[in-house]
Amino acid sequence: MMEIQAFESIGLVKTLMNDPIENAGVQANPTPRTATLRDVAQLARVSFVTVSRVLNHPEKVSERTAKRVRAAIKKTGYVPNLLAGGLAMQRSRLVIAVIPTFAHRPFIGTLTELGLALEKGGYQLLVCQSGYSGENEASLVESILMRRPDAIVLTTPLQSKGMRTLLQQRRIPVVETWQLNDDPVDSQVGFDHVAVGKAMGHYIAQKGYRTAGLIWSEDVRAQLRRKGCISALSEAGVKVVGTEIVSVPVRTHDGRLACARLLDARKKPEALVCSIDLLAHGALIEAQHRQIDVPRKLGIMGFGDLELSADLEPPLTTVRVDAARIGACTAAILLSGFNNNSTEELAGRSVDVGFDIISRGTA
Amino acid sequence: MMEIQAFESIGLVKTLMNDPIENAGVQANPTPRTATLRDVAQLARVSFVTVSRVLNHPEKVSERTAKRVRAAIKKTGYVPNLLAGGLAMQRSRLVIAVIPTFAHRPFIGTLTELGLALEKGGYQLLVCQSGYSGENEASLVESILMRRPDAIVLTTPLQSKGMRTLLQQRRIPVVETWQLNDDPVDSQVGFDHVAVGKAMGHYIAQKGYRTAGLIWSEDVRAQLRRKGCISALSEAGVKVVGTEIVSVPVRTHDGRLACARLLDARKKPEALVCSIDLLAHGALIEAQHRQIDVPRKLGIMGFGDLELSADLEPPLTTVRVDAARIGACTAAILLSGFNNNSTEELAGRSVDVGFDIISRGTA
DNA sequence: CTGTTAGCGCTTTCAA
DNA sequence: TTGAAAGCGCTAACAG
Repeated sequence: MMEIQAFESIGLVKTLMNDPIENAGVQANPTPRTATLRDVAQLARVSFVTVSRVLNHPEKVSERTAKRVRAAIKKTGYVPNLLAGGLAMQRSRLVIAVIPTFAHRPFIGTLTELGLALEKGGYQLLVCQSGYSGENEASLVESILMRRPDAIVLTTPLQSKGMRTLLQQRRIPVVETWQLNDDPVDSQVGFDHVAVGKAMGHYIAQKGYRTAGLIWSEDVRAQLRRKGCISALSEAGVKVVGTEIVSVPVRTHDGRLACARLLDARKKPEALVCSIDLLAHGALIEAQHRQIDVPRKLGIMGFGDLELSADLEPPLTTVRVDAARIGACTAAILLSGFNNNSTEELAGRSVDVGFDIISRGTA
Repeated sequence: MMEIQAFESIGLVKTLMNDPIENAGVQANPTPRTATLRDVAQLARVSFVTVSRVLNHPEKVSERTAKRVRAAIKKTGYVPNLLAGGLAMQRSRLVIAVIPTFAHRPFIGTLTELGLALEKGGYQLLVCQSGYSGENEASLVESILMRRPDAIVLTTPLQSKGMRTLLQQRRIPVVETWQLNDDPVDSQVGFDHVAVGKAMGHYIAQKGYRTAGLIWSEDVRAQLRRKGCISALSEAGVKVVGTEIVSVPVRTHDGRLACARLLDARKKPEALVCSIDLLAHGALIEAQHRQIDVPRKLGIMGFGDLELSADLEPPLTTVRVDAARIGACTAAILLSGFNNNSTEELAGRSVDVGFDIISRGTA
């Protein structure tokens, strides 16, 4: 008696717990466990390899059986298990991208396009946030590697040399984006930040401004642009009368404050060159608040061409980088590498997407 | 001679190709294949299960062996394979979130926080872009299910009833965010859009504006807010003199154009109520361009409280929704569900994060 | 405390 | 054209 009760209750629990054992015997009420290849096979009265073939090599299966199998797939609601498939194939169909945070706007366009293009190619994009500090890079890399991604996309360079060589040893395709480096891990898609800075300095000088103030974010790449900017400015005889450095992540508000400080200094700049549109927008707000005539009395220039920038009044003069194209190129490199499955050395391609000065109303 | 050459070249190719076979024999030059549990075990002179235990149940291993194993792990650079582990454990440690696109700003804060919190709990976030159309939802869901995520987070409701029940059958934890629904798939974290709309209408009326123009995006949730807004407005005797509907994805520019049309109409509104800050910002730009005194001659109100909104001049009156908190709550629900591994029915919790009217300079 | 055994669900040889 | 067998790398019982 006791025993029977015990059995019954175990049976009940088993059903609720969705125990696979339940399916071992022939049951009237099939346990709603997620279907596997074997479930489909049983229904279609073929071996489970055949089902696998229908999915992966349909040409190797007779149309008659294939039809039966497809019907069974539909009926069972079978969805392949990529964990199992990936383990067997040593291929996860997963690309992992690393960004500082989702809130960092410039990379969004790249992610959007990258995700879309990869999806089209049968791959999925997993995005990791690294934060700005880059401190425990080792554990970040480990958590990435655990998933055995088929490729890794970096939007910000890895700080540690050790991690870089680790990735190279593992022979994982890596694309570093948003910059062009002398010593890339593997491939890279980006542009020359120093050249951008030079072009900005040039533009300001050519517009006739004789002094400039710099509102700049402190990250490494921005410093590259600043270097270029300063060199072009001094070359053209434009004097840098003040520089405000803003720590990342920068906000519009920082630009406004920096602008105020620069305008309140003894030597007022005729133009404000900003490391990024967000800051330029803040500067514009402050200038307008002070009723300063932009661009006549004060020129303002940014970088990045936010969607917003063209809609400001006056519209912001800036530098455009095709973020979406960076994503598209990255996807193209990756996908071509995946298909051409020669296990040769990695491609190691380098693509310069360039940039454009967008001359608008503020400078 | 020929033969030897051939052998050498094959050997070289093999090394380059990283052929697993190479490791079968005892080789002086270990092929740099990514290390497995077995490689570590061999080096530490224990069985591979012991290595697994050191990683997952360190308390079940003597400190002496554990030390040896950890040294071997370091030496081999072993990184666990989650595809294999996940397959064995039936648990991927993966949460998949669906968003329309990365470019959709409001959700960014949610993703950021969700990603961070999940990471802390040992899970990773994979983000899928669904687009706005929601057409081939079935294939989207299938590609999600293939990865066997431990949970799914939706930022936009699934259109198809079939997909909703499919998820329920699979017993996958699902959290729908950014709204509160009568018939949720499982859990939900959001707020009441109609209530938001009512609060907006109320605010405008209470500020003394007697007529209003609406600039509104056409998506479903925005329509809920509009409904609430209109009802509150009419209840308070404020007349809606014009409505501009903008299709998603909306841009600042759309707000500007809509504002212009409303201001050029015969019956000019005293206040502009916008479905979202982006549009309100556009409206503000147009108003300022026309030298209209905001908020005296024209009130402007938005929704969403973009980071930018507080920095505008005058700062934008809007409604704040704590996007980060939505992410945090979602993570909390998920993680608690993962830990409490009773295979009971799903939690099905509902969290209202509320909202706040942020009264600033534009209305 | 440690090793042995049996899968997780799938793909790829190799035979029939 | 189809099936049987082996194994991808790992974890969870179960023995010793």
